[in-house]
Amino acid sequence: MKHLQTLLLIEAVAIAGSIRKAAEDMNITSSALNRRIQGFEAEFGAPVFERLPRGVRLNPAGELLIQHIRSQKSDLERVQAQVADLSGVRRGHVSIACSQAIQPYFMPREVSEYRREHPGVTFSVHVRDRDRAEEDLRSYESDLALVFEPRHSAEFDVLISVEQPVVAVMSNSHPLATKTELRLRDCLEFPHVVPPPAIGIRYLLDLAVGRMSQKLDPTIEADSFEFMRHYVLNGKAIGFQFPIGLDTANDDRFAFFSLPDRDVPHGKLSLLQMKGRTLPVASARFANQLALSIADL
Amino acid sequence: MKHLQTLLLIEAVAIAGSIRKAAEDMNITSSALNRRIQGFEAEFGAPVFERLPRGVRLNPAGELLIQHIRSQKSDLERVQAQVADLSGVRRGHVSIACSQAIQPYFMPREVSEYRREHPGVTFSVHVRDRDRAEEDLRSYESDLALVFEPRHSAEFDVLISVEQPVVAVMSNSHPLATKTELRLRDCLEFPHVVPPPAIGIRYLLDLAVGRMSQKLDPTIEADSFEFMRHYVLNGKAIGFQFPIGLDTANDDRFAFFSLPDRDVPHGKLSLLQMKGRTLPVASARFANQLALSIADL
DNA sequence: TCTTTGTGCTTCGTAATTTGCAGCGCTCAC
DNA sequence: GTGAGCGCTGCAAATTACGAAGCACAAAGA
Repeated sequence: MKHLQTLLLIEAVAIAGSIRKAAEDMNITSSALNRRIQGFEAEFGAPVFERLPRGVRLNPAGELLIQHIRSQKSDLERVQAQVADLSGVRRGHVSIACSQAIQPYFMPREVSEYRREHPGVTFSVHVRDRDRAEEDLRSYESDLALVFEPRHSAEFDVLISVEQPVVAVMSNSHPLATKTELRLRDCLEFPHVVPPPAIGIRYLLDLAVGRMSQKLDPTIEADSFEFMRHYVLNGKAIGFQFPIGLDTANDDRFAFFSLPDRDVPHGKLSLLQMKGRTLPVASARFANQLALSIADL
Repeated sequence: MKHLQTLLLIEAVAIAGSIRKAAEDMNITSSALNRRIQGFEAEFGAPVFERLPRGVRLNPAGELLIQHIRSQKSDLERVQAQVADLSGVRRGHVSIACSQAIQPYFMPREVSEYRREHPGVTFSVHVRDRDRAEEDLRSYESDLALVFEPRHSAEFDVLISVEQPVVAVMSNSHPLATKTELRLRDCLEFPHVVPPPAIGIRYLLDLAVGRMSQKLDPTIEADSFEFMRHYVLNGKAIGFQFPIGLDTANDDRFAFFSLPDRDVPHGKLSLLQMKGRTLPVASARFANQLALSIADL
C-alpha cells in the first residue's frame, strides 16, 4: 500500500534505531529516508524522533504515533481480508500468543477443529509468557492472547475468563501418589520443580507460600513444562501444571492432584485482545470458537 | 497530511457521487483523480466504486474502506491532539450530538463548566434525533452522542445510561394543575402536543398508548420542545418532556407531573461513542465529566 | 430521432516531486 | 587522534503525478 509507505518507513526507523540502517533494510538511500522523515515531522507538526549521537529513538510523540501506525496497518489488513472474504474466498490468518500449558493438547485440537471448517485459514501460534503475550498484543504482532493470570487485563478486552486449579504432578510410584487429597505443604516436603517467575503458575505458587511458614525451595527451575513432566517421572520430585496442559484422564504414568483454592489460588485463564480493536474475520471467528471451548472447561 | 491524500480523495468521490464533481471540489482535474482511484483500486486488490452511467457509487468493499478511512482520519487527529497536549498546550475540540431536551439547561451548563477548566477547548454541539445522532457517530462527525432511547445501542459503547421519567407539562392555570398525581389517561383527555416519531419521547408515548384503550390524538405534532413549552402556556394543551429539559424547580408558569413508569416507560438517557474508538483527549475528558453529572441526575 | 449534457477513461507533453550521490560536521570508541 | 558511524544537505537525474484535450458511451431533452 503506497500511502502507508512513509509510515512503514518510520516504523522501520523506530525498529532499526538508525536512519541509515533502516534505509538499508527498506532498500532506499539514507538521504531519501532522512528527508521523508523530516517532511513528515514538518507536516505532522512535531518531531517524532530524538536525535542521538549514535542514531535516533522515538520520543513520546513518536511512541503515540507508532501505535497509530501499527493499528492502521492492521486495520487496513483487516479491511482487505474482509473484502477478500465477501468476494467469495474464505482466506485469512490468525495470529495468537499463548501460554505453554495451552500448547500440548488444547491449542492443537482447537486449530484443527477450526481448520476443518475453514481450510483456507493459516495460523501463527506463539508460545509467550504473560508479559510477552501482552507485548505482542500491543504491537499488533498477535491478534489474540490466551494466557494465565494476565498482568494488565484492564488494558485489553477480556473475551472470556475461567478459573483452573493448580495441579500437582508426580510419578504414579511417588510416595504421595496413593493419597486421596493433597495439600500444598505436602508437596513442599519433596523436591519440586517450578517455572521461573515470569510464568503464571509460579506467580500463584509464590502468592501461596507467601502466607505460609514453609518456603518455596525449588530443586529445579525450568521454563519447560515438557521437561517438568518427564523429570518427575524419574524420581520423587513434584511438578505443577494447569489441567488444560495435562491429559489427566489417559496418562496413567502420573498421579494428579488438584490443589484446593485455599492453598493455591486458582489461575485465571483469559482470552485477550487489544482494547477496542476490530479483529480480522478469521481471528474473530476463531476467538468465538475458543470462547465456547474455554467456557466448557 | 499528505499520505492521506488518496484516501481523502476517495472519500470526496464517495460523497460527491461522481469523479468529476469530486475533482472540482478538491481542486484537481478529473483525469488525475481518476487515475489515482484506479491506481488505488489496483493495489488495494479490488474495485471500490461501482461505475454507473451517471457517476460512481461505493460498492460493498468501498463501504468497508470508507469506514476505515474515516477511522484512520480521526485517529490521526486524535494522535496529533494528544501530541500537542503533551507539548504543553491544552487545546482540542469536542464534537457532540444530542437530543433537543439537552440543549436548554444541561449542555450549556456542562460546556461552560468544562471550559472554565480548559479554555483552549472548542465545541461543536449538534441537535440530532436519535437516528441522526447514531449516524453522526458512525461517520465520525461527532465524537459523542447524548440521546434518549438509542436505537442500536449494541453498535456503540455506552459510557453511561440513566432513566428519566416522562413529564407532563402544562400551564399552571390548567384544570389538572391542582392534582397531586397525574396518569397518562388524564392527559389524553386534553389536547396534547407531541414530537414526531423520530424523537425518543414520542417512541415512549407510542409504546404506552399501544397497551391502552385510548389513542394518541395529537392536536399538534411539533419537533421543537421550545415551541411546545410556549404553546401549552396559552391554553389547555399538555406537552411532554424529560426533566433534564425542564427547569422544574424555578419555572412557576408551569405545572409538572412525572408520569409513573407503569403508565409511560421511563426513557433511557445514554451517552454513546463509536464502538472501540479511542476518543481525542478533550472529548474523553468531557465524556468523563458528563458521565459524572448524568450519574447525579 | 437527434442533439445535448454529463459520465468514466485514455493519451501525451510537461511540471513537480522524489531519489541517489557525494560530501559536511559531529560524536563516540579505541 | 583517528576512524567509523551518525544525521543532514546541495544538486542533478530519474521518477512520478498532473493538466489539457479528446474518445466512447449513456441518459435526458427537444
